[in-house]
Amino acid sequence: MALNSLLAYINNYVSLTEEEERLLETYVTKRTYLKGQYILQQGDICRHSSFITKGCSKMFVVDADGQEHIIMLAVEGWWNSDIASFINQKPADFNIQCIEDTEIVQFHYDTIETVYTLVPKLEKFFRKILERGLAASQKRIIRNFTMTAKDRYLYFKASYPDIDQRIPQYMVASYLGITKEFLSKIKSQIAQER
Amino acid sequence: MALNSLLAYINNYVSLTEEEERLLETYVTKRTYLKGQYILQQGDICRHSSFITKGCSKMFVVDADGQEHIIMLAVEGWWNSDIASFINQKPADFNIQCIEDTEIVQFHYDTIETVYTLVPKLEKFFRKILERGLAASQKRIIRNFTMTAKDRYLYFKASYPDIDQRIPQYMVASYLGITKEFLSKIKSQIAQER
DNA sequence: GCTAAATGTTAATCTAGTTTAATATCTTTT
DNA sequence: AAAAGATATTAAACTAGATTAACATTTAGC
Repeated sequence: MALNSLLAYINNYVSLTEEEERLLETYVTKRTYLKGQYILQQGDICRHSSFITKGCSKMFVVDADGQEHIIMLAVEGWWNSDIASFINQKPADFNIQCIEDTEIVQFHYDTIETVYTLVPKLEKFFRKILERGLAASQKRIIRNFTMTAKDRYLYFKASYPDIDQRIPQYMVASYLGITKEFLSKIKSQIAQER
Repeated sequence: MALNSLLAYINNYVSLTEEEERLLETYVTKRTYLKGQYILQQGDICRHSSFITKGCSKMFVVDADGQEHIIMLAVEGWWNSDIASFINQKPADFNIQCIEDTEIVQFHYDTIETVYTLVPKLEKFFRKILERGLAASQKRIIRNFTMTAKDRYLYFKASYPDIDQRIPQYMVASYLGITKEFLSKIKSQIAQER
């Protein structure tokens, strides 16, 4: 069940007592979305920090030309939120939309500091996953600078084989920062090399 | 003096008591580096999380072709560390080198968890700056996808006018993910537009 | 099972940014 | 103040990836 997978995830980083788990339960809410629904829309204020327990989402911006650019693809065990919007309670730059029917467990902005006070281990937990997130984000910037589109695609496939199967190619292309046509070309190149 | 600027910075995010400040002091060390010296070298394990109190540094990788790619330029009031190396105590992918004579105040990996325990506000502090760091890193990925090199340069100049003045153009180019020749072209284009 | 919509492919043309190489300028050392 | 090293500019040739457009295939709704 949804809450348990969140607890199991948190317990990989810190060890919550039974009591702390009970307390935490009272501060999170479960929500479900259908494929296509938005967890967050550009311009709205991001009120929640959401943990995906089932399904798949994309976080993206729409640029001046109406083109979609995906910064993040998330499946079970990933976090979803426009952090800048969440921490400043300012309108979001990013959209978060479900690619499959999706179930999330969420913390609300208004109570999250209370949760940190009641269960300081959760502040440690978020500190740790933010460290990992920032390290990963920096490495992604470097990959985008140093690797060709083809190598980035191969890296993506190897790193996230599960995500690669579940979402359409044109979203993978957007995540990689290239056009769907060019990804198609890359794929046929790779196929010929065999 | 160095320590005071760190304390002032931390107090922007959390409010330390006199006693907490005293305690913190016993866990940080000051170091100075000359221009050109390395705070961290690729392959070494990152043992410290460093706050710059004076000077300027670059964080970069050297790719297979021997080319340098800068992920981060840091001046007074910025943090420096290869986070992945620091949290996992594994060899660093990144180098951190001083561009000017530089003074830092640093936390050591071996005692930082102790500091968090003694002064939980510091865990909150790091959680907050990591949130900001991750938000900024994600926005940079999007800028790299959506903006032309010229617009990224103008954005950089506007956002970090102080850094722009202090470091050579070829490092700005590397930070922007373009060649120094192309940045030179962009600059002459901009000059002609006036 | 049919139709429409969504997704994917191919190929020609185009362009932002790279590469190479030569020259210029600025900074530091002696 | 000369020489050497570091930094910056310019321009020609080149390439990774974008754009456009036509067509193919797969998926979902009825």
